[in-house]
Amino acid sequence: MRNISDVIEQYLKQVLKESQVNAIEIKRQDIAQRFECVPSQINYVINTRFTVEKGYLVESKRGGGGYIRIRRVVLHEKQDVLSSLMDVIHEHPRLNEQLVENVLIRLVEEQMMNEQEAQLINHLLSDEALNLQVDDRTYIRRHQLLALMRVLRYRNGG
Amino acid sequence: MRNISDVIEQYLKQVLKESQVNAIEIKRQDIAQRFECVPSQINYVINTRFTVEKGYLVESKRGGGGYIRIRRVVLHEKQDVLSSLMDVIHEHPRLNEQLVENVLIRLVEEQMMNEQEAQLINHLLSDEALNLQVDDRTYIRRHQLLALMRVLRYRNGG
DNA sequence: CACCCTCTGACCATCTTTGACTTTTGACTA
DNA sequence: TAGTCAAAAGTCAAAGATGGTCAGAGGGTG
Repeated sequence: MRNISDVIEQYLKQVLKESQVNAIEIKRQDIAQRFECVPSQINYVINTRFTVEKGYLVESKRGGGGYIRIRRVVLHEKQDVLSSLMDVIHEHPRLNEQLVENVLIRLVEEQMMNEQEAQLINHLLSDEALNLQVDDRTYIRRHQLLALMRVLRYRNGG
Repeated sequence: MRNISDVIEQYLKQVLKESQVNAIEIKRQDIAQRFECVPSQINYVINTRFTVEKGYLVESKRGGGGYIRIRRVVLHEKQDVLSSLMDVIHEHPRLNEQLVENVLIRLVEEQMMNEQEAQLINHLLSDEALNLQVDDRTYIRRHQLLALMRVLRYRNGG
């Protein structure tokens, strides 16, 4: 293999495959030492090879006893629905309660979340909860709806 | 286990679980000696792992016959969980990701919501989604967590 | 040659561990 | 009773241990 990133990628995927719980926990420094590279190389490998779109979730903790955990997840099959909704969210200059509700209803119709979850989020994004200026509400709603889309990418089967 | 704080945390939780009265009384120096650490390490563990929002109450006494008592809060009425968490949310001047997570985990433990719902909300309230100044994040988190409590109260027949 | 990956290292953020110093409490003593 | 002292526990900031970020250098390929 020509570059160290590919080697590290293969190694991590091999360990992951053998793990049986679809998750591994590594110490960045250990891996860096094993492959004789700088620690930040591990971040590069993770950022380029173990992304959500490729079906991986990565969590980490710093400080004493720190770690990096990589999990294999199954992507939701309706990625197209999510991207079209993301387009909608991006294109609307104002995001009011009605638009939020429409998006949530659509997600429920597509069975990407259930009604209870939709209702919960609808409350959190209501005018009442977001006691703010209109512009700020739009800002928050946009970011939170996009965050929602990102989670839904891999839910159900992750 | 990776670090001594986690080990001590697990030990204390184990003893607590076996206690049957949901309370234990320890001598700081004894625990420190058992795990070969400085006494103030015990304070660190308690301050980071046995917090109010996680459902623990800690009392202590200094001087001769001193002790540290840790109690697991037992709430029979669902309403109490919400009220106590609302207090926590009101009293914290800063609401960071860690606190939000602790609150959500607690809600799941107390069966006020399920893990998927907690996961969704956790993402909506993450630093990433709330790409704002610290004070603004706190503001949003406070209002949305309180909105969540209101929904849960209603949902659980309060 | 241009462009896109890769690689590197300086600097940053976060969590844990440690120890010096402080406060509180109860027993003993004058 | 008041004062003193030793035995706890508490506080806090510095040091230590990890992982994260980012910009620039390096290198391969069309």
